[in-house]
Amino acid sequence: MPHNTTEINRQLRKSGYRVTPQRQLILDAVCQLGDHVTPEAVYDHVHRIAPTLSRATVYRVLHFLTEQRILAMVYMADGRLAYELAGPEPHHHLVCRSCDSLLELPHSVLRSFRRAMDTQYDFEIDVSHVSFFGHCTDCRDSAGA
Amino acid sequence: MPHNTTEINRQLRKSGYRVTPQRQLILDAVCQLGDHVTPEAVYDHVHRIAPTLSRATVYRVLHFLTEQRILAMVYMADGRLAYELAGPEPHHHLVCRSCDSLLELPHSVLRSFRRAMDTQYDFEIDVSHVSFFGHCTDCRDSAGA
DNA sequence: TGTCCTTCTGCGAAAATTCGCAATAACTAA
DNA sequence: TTAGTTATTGCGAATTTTCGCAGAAGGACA
Repeated sequence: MPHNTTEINRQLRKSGYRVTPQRQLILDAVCQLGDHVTPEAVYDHVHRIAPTLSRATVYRVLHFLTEQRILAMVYMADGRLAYELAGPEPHHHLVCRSCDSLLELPHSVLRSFRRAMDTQYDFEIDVSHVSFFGHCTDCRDSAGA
Repeated sequence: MPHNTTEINRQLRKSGYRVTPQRQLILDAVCQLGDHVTPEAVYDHVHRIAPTLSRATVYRVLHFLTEQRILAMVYMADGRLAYELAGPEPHHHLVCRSCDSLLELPHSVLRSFRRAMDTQYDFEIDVSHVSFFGHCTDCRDSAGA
């Protein structure tokens, strides 16, 4: 999934942040590595290109880009955190605890739920990304209990 | 929130697991410490009573009791993991990213959503506990963006 | 283009979490 | 009650993630 670098850079500068080679490398890495990328995978990838880029920077930049809504956090079945590019339209995941497969959900499935929380609890759900855990078609029968 | 020790112990033994003092101490600690307890808080608590009980055991037992559906994992606003006693009726949380407050949701709010995922995607959502992040009444106005 | 201000990075140490293995101790069955 | 089986613990090391601070460098402005 490609990203509009020029647009993102402009957005960052406008907010008073800086565009650094490290941030660009890390963002590129997440895009190239795919759908649910772990910090360690990002580090391995960028470290080959820029050997002095430190682990701390990887973690900091991933957090930072998430705050800027350029990336989104994804919880994996094992409870660990991964990241992916946050598209213009949010989407969500059904994560199978048995086979670790990811099923993408369109944002629309959460719309009415979100509206309900808004009116009933006056709580505004951040829907940049939500993961639900459970069992997929293939695993739900075999997984007893 | 108290727990029915006898019943839990019987359930564990029936499944071939053992009831150890460590497991009982850690379960007691989660109950006494309240709604969203971090591993570190559990360790501090049990360490006063049983100084040799190790951190590794705390983590392992928390995982174990979660697998047994005796505890439930709770994601905090900062992305860290906490635990709480899993009651007979699941409940869910609205977590405010600004003030870290927790709002409890009855299980019923997810019922129709769950049914929809089941029929539309043949995916069975595990609803022992779900956290939604966003902004509560008090914070949603002050938090710009 | 050069200077200045402040954000970012890199480093090393600290903290949090997981792992492997040998020793301990819970439970089962006699 | 005792002995045997094997799940569980504790320890220390490894791994993952965060922190604090001094130095590097992005970008605004002249």
